[in-house]
Amino acid sequence: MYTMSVPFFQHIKKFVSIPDEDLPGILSHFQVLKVKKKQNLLENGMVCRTNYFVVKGCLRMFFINDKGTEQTIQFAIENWWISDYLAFLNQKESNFCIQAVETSEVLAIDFQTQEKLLAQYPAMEKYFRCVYQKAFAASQLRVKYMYDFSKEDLYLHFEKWFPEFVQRIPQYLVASYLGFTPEYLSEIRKKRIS
Amino acid sequence: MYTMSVPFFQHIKKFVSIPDEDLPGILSHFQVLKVKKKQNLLENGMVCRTNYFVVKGCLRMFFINDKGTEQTIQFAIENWWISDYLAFLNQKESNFCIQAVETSEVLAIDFQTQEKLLAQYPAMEKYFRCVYQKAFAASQLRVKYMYDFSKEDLYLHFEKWFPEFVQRIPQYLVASYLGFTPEYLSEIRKKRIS
DNA sequence: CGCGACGTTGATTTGCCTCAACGATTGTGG
DNA sequence: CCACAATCGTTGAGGCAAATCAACGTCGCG
Repeated sequence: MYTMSVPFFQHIKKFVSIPDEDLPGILSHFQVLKVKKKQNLLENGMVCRTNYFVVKGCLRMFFINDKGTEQTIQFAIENWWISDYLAFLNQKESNFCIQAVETSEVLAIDFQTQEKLLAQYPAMEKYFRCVYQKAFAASQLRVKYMYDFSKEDLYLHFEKWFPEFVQRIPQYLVASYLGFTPEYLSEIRKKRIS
Repeated sequence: MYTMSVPFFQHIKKFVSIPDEDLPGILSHFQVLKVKKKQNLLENGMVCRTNYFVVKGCLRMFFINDKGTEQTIQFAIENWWISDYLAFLNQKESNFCIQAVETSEVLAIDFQTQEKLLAQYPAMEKYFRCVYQKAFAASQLRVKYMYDFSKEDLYLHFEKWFPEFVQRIPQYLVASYLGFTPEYLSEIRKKRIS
């Protein structure tokens, strides 16, 4: 329980300086979870009560479109936060599912507890400000890529920047994240080999 | 100068409670700008030094793709913040331009000044945490729409939720924001009338 | 071993883009 | 206040990127 929270503390310290004696108090606000591959942390239609930090493994957030296919809109690997923030902020039902891509270890904090944590530790307020700022920055860049690149370029770019991730994750999930079909991904990979 | 900052104070008070006597001190960190239609606040290739809050009017952020056409990735109307946050956070060159869609009044704060402001007023740390959290939430939803909807549905949805905005803004900018061509937008509108 | 999940391949279809030309509207200087 | 240009919106023909659908190979796992 304590050793597995080390990556979280390191992540906090990348953004704010915080006395070591505060760390246990901070950690006490979280729940440690082990989730098995394919297990869901958030179900479509349920109130999104929880914000998750991935200590080890990989989660994804997806929804199911009218045609019944899953559309992944976000992955979270080590040191990333994930939640449906619109539903989380308003404590409303979510249209998304959050699912473990691999068996994972996560820290979970529900909305009210997070509010308490932030009120109690101003440094955590700053930490989350930095985390969300970075997340939004990444999101801006992503939207740019979606507009700038063809689907083929999207994949080549993704493969170039996250080669280990492409190994780790089944191809149909990569396709789902980049917004195209597994069949087309197959075609792209065939081209790239020759 | 003072009266035009009222909307900003109101916006702050929607997220945090803050004593009125702090407001002048906070405001002193900002520069008040009037920008004319089509005037640029950030130029492609320049270091992104500034974060902008729109008091009145409308800004947009765009880039120019390989084919030389402008791709709008964000609008900011009254009470929205806008910047290229990746470039802003790292104080690096931006690939974007920020331009006034309408003649506008904005509050501007550069990176170092914002850091000072946040250090001095913990309430502002919370304020920006909320602002970025909301921005990221909106961005998640936007990515969902981009995956979920056809271009036609994107427009109909946009028109339904922001009818006044569609009136206010030239159509080719709406098309550029939604990721398709003015010609295709024309086709969509023709269909909708019949 | 046999089943289900995953990846590949090819034929066909389609949503949307490209390009070019033409109205409509706006704004601006004489 | 008008003339002219520039900007913006529309229309249509043709083309391409990527989806759809169906079938088949392959691998891991119970």
